[in-house]
Amino acid sequence: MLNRNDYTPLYVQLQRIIRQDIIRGKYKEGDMIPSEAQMMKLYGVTRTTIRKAISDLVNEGLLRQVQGKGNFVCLREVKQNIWNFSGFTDYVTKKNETPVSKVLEQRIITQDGREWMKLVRVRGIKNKLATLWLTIDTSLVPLSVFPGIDQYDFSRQSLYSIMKQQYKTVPTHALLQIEPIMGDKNTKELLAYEEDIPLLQANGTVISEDEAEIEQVQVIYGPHMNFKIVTSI
Amino acid sequence: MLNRNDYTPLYVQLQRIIRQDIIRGKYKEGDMIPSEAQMMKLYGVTRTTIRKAISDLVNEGLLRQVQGKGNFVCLREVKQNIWNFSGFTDYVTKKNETPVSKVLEQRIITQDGREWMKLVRVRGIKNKLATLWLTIDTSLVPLSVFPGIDQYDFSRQSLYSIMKQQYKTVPTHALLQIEPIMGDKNTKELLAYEEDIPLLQANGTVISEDEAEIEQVQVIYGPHMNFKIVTSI
DNA sequence: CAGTGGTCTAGACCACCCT
DNA sequence: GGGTGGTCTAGACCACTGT
Repeated sequence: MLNRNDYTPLYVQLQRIIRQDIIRGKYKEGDMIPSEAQMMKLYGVTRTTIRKAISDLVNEGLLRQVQGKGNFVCLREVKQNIWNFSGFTDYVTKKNETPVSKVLEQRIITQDGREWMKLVRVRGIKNKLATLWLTIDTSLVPLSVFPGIDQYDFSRQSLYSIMKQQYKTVPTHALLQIEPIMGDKNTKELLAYEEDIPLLQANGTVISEDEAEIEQVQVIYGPHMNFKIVTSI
Repeated sequence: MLNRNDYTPLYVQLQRIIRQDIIRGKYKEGDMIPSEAQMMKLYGVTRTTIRKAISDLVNEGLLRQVQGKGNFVCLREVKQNIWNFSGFTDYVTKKNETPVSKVLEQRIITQDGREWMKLVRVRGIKNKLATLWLTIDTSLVPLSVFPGIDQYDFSRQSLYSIMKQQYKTVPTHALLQIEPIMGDKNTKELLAYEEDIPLLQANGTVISEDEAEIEQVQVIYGPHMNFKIVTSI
């Protein structure tokens, strides 16, 4: 129970209770914890206080909130923010190679009540003798922001160059999440490798100067990619 | 200004305004942004809404809150969070957790004709009931730059705090390479997981202000780590 | 002292999910 | 429809910081 004479803020006391219940196994991975309304009655505090406690636990990665359903235990994810990340963009140009793209899929889909162009490409570099496929790139581009963008041929022109030239929109930020994955059979064929080795995958959102979401992107980096990061602390 | 007819939540609109002001340089590193009371008048919303907007920006690492003084732009703090360099210890402490380190190996080796302290640690966070192991860190520290550093007990003090306090040397840059790996049996035991899932590994060099190489490091990130990246293109 | 952020109350209406 | 979280209002009192 909460102690109102304690100097410790109520929401901190509440956090400790919830955290301990999770660690002790009262609520297990994927379980729903009591609803905010229930906790209001149970602990005799307002919803604001409950939500402050929960909000911090979400940031810790211990809980996940789902609208209309509830708050759930989520025993993974410790988050880190990273700046100054330079990835594939510079990679090819720095190597003085010719970038190539093969379009695997390009069509309009509806998702979350919005229309998007879905674009799946294999991207790589080419020299006289061979083509080295490096990444599989899946993009969702909102048609509301880029009407008619599905008419372009993205095996010949890059997505960002079209956005810049035809729509005067420039990507300025990206929110990405990196995780290691095992490629499936299809991935192995596209990126031309055989071994059972793990790959890197980045998922995220690309944002323009005026904070519009201009692309949802998933990139699978093949075994020939090196991820170099230069960073200032 | 805020648009009350927009379906976008007011606090999100507010975040965008503040973020843009920071990015565009209206508020610079270390500046105080307008006080919450001022913003209430300025935007005609309650303090709760203001604080929700600010709270998220704090979690993004863009602002820092100081009681009794104000809310300040904080681009430096974000950069400190890069891949644990500059400190796992700082990072974890900020999250109100207790960092723990277990030293697996600490000895002097000779490599490339130089003497190094080799330090292998498992690192994690601890609360009363459980310890969550997050990373396996292997560091090579040149004895020529840090003579006698092998005498310290790194299960009790962090490597960077010793470098800072005893040797007046601060890490400022890192050159890193990220790759996915499969953990071996030993890795699974140390990071306490069972499944055959791929992990992330970072290899690199940490460099001080005067461009001296102060550490060669390899970090294996366990399945509980989740990487979020915020980047400017 | 006045100004700042930190905590908390007691409501309200909405969007979403499931049945 | 009834339950859930998401957003927002209009206050209150406190702790901390400076002058």
